Amino acid sequence: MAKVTIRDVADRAGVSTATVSRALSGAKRVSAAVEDQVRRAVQELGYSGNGIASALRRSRTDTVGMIVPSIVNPFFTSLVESVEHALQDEGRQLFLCSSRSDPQLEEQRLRSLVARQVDGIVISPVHGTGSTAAISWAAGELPLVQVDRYVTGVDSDWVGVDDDEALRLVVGHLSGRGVRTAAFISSRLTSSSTELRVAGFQSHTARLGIAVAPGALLLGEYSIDWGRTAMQRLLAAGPLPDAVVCADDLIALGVLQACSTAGVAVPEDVLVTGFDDIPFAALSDPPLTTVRQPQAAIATEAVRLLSQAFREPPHEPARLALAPSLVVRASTGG
Amino acid sequence: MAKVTIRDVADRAGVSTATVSRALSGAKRVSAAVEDQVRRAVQELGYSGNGIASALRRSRTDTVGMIVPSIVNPFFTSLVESVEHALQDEGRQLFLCSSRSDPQLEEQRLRSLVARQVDGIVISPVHGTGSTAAISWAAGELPLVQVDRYVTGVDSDWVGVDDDEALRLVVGHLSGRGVRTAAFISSRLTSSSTELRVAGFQSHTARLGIAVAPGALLLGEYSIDWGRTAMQRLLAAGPLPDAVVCADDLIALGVLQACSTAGVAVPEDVLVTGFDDIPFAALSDPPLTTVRQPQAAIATEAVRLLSQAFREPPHEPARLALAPSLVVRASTGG
DNA sequence: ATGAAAGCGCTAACAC
DNA sequence: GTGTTAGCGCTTTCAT
Repeated sequence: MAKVTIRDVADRAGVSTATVSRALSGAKRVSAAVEDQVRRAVQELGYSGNGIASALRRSRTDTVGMIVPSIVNPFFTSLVESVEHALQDEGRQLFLCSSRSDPQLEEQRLRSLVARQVDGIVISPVHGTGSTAAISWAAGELPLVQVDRYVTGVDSDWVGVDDDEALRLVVGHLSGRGVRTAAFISSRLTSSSTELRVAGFQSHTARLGIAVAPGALLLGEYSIDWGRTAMQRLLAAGPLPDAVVCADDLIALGVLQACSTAGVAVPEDVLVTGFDDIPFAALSDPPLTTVRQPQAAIATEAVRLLSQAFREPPHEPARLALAPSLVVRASTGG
Repeated sequence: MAKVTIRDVADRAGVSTATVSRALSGAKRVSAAVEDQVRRAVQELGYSGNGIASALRRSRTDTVGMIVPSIVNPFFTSLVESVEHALQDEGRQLFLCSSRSDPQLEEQRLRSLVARQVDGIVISPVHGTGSTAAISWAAGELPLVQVDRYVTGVDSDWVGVDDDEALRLVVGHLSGRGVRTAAFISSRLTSSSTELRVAGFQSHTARLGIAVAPGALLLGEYSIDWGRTAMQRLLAAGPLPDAVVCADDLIALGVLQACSTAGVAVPEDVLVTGFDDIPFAALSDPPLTTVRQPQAAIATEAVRLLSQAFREPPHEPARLALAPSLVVRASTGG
C-alpha cells in the first residue's frame, strides 16, 4: 500500500518518467516495445496514478461541479443523472453537492468547488437574490451555467423551462374543465422559477376570469409536508376553490394526501395539478395532472453551454427557456 | 480572472508564502499584525486558494467518495444525504457517483475516485460477485466501507440492515393476516441484500407454512417498471397468490399500479408489501406496508467507521446489521 | 514569529 | 522516439 509513483514505474521499465507519462496518456507516440514494458511495469507494481498531481500540472481536473437545492427531490436527481450522462460523453466527472436550500451552505459549496479547481459549475440557485453574490463571484472564476432557476444580474448562461408557458397550459386546462376559482401553493423562497410560476398563475387566471381569493396563495417550501400542511389550511379556511395549483409535484402529492385524509374527493370536490412530472406523479391516488419538464434537454443544453465556454472566449450569456408540456391524469378528471 | 496565487498574496502583504500559509490555515501562530495584513491582501486580490496544490502537498483531500447503484432511487438519495450530513461535521466533502447498476461503470468510478485521491470511499456494491475484484483492489488502496449491500471476501467494514429479520417481520405480518400463498418480486442482480431477502422470504414462508408456487419468484431489477411488468405476468399466469412481497418500494409501487390498471383491488384481492419506506410509500394508492430501514443510523455508522479507519491501524472488519422495523399501512389491510 | 528552501507527483517544453 | 529539466501552488521542516 506504499504509494507507487510514476518514478517507480519508470525505473522498473528502464525508461524516463516522461516516457511513462506519454505511454499512459496514449496521445503521444511511443514505440510499441516501450509501451509494452511500461504496461508491464504498471501491472506488476499496481500503479494507479495520482490525479491530483496531474491536475496541478495540467491545471484542469476534468471535473464539473453541480449544486442543487435538494438531493432528495426526484426532479433534481433526474436532472443530475442526465447531466452526469451528458458529461460522461466528454470524459468528465460530476462532483455533486447539495445546498439544502440554504444560501450559506450554497456559498460554501461554491467556494469549495472553486478551490478544488473544477473546470466548470452547473448550479440551480437557492434564492433569487440571496444567491447572487456567491454566484457572481464563482462565475467570475470559471465557466458557470445556471439550470432550472436563475439569479438575475449574473453574467452567466441559463437553461430551464418556460414557466409562464407552463402556467398558461395548466390554467388553460383547468379553465376548460370549468374551474372558476383557484388556489396556488408554492415555495416561500423567492427563486426565479417560483416567482415566474406565481406570476404566471396570477396573470393567466386573471386573463381567463378565474377568481383567486385572498389567502389562496400559500407560500412554504417545495416538500410533501408543506403541501399537506397548506391543504389542511385551505380545508380549515372554508369553502374550497375549484382547483388547487401546485408549484411542484411534491407539494401536490402532499395536497392529495391531505385531501384523502380529510375525505375530500379528487377530482370530484377539487382539481389538483403539480409541476415537474416526477416518476411518482403517475402513481399517486389519484394520478397527478402535471407539467412535464424537458429535463433531459435541459441537462444536455447545460453541458453543451459549459463545453462551449471551455473552448471559446466569453460570449453573450444565453438564456434558454425550453417548452414544457402538459400531462393530463385523473387529478383533473383524466 | 488571472490566477492569483499565494505568492501574490505574500508579495502584497510583504511577507513570505510560508507566513501566508500559516496565517490562512489558522493553526500556526502568527502575529496579529501580520495576520491582518494577509487578510487584507487576500481580500484585495480576491485570492481563493488552490485546493489541488494543497492536496498534493498534504496528500489528503478532505474528500470522501460515495458510489451508489442509482441516484434516482429515493432510498439511496436519503442515504447519500445522511452521509453528506455526517461528513460535514468533520469538515469533509462528499464526491458522489452513480454506478447505474453497472459493474463496469462501478469499477471506472472506483478507479477515478482512487486516482483523485479521495481520503476514503463509501460504496453500495452493484453485484455480489461482479463487484468483488474492483472493490477488493480499492479497499487495498484506501479506507472503504460498504453500505446496504456488500460483497463477500473483501476485507472491509459493512453496515446495513438485517435482511433476514426484515423478512421475518414481513412474512410474520402476512401470516397473521391469513396469507397462505405468496409471491416474491425482486432484482435479478445477485447483490447480497437481494440474496438475503430472497433467502429470508423462502425460509420464513416455509417456516410458517405459506406456499410459494413455482414461478412465483420473479427477478428483474429495482424499478417501478419492473414491478409493473412482473405483476402483469403474475396476473396473466393465473390464480393470484394471497400476497406479493417486493424487495423494494419501487417494485411495490409498480405492482400497485399494475393492480390498479387491471382492476385488482389491494388489499381485498391481494396484499402487497415493499421494502425501504421511501417517502412515496405513504402516498401510493393504497399506502404501502413496508420495511423501514434505519438509513440515518446506517449513514452515521458508515462515517464513524471511515473516520476510525483514518485514525487507527487496520482492524477486524466490522459488520453491522441494524434492526429494521415494519410499517403497516393499507396495502396489507392497514 | 518569520523566511528560505525542498519537494508532493506529474506533464510539457525543449533538446538530442 | 526518448531523456532532461523546469516547474504547477502549496505546506513544512529547518534555520534564524
